[in-house]
Amino acid sequence: MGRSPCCEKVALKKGPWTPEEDQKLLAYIEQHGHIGSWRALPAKAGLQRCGKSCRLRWINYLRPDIKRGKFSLQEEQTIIQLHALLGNRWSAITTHLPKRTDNEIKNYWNTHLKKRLTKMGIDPVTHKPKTNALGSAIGQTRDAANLSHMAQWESTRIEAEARLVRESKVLLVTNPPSQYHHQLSGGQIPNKATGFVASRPQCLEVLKAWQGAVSGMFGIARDLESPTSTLNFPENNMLAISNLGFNENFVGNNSLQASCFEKSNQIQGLKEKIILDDHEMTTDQGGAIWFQESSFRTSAHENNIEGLSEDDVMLVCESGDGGGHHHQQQSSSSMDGEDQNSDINNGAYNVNFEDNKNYWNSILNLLVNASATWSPVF
DNA sequence: AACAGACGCAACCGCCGAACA
DNA sequence: TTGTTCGGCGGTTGCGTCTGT
Repeated sequence: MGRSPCCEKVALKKGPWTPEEDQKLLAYIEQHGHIGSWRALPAKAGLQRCGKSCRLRWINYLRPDIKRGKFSLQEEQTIIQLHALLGNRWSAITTHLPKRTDNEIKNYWNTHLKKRLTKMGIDPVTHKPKTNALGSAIGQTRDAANLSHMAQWESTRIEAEARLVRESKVLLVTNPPSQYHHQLSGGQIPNKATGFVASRPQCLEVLKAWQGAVSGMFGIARDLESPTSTLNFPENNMLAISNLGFNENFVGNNSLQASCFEKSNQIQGLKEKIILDDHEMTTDQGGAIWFQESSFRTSAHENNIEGLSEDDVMLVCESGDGGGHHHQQQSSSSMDGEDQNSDINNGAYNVNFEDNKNYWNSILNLLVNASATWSPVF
């Protein structure tokens, strides 16, 4: 059974493409497109190449909408920020740099950015400073874990978004824009310039809102961990987000959406309450603001947020210059790491990144800015 | 000028999940 | 349900170019 047998594995050409081959491939795709089967394309186009090779050549080189040449500073920053969030998920990163190919971004990362970060004393894999981590292992572990899960959320969202955009493109092909416009739902954003409609279902908006509110101040619930996650949460005080009834399946269910927004707003309010609660906050010599875990526990209790018991709460990184808030990071004027030990004993988690605050803020701001652009909540 | 090593990038390889029969 | 193919992805390689000695 199964599909009909694959290619005859006849002597297919390998190695660099010649201008003639490029011309053949271009001519064929311009005339017929490539949607259908890359597998069958080479024979039809008169090429002695496998379909995979043709696909790569088209995607990485011949596609007309590719921007080539040096990466701008903005592009570099975007790549670094997204890599911190997504890791080596080049295809996901590429969705934010649509005129660049994943191969190009990957190459640029490996040949330029990785080395640059290393020179700056930042581990290009973890995006953490390469200082001794023993002193603040717990705080950093928590922070890394939180960021990792934020990344997983974001990654999932980007993938879903890319998929929906692809689907939208297909719809756009089959439906002229004037007709398609009538199919818009609340989450879809028409592009005036292109007429293209980016699909952004409300479930993603809510997810974004939820994620922004929750991940900014809590750890991500164990329930929401990706099965592929390699990070573990040994603590028992994780916030059980699933208790709040959030479920991706609520698309189209207005009451559930409203409920979710309500919870999101509740948590946002709680966040502000904590940050404004002066007597619970302290500043260190470097000016970084700290607040005590007990403060949040109390506030969560007082605000009676469903599903948030005192024991459910874990404080994690809350960052971003835009909001004028700093989480409980310890400031240090040196990069040697020796003085950056944790201060867990007094109840505050020390995240050992103050010297790279701007770096991390830029990463988190990327998410915040994205939310501001897309979300009705932020 | 010649050489070696570093660098940059196009292309290939191998794996995985989805689609298909 | 199962076996096979295909498309897509990330990792890696190979080779041409650049740079320093």
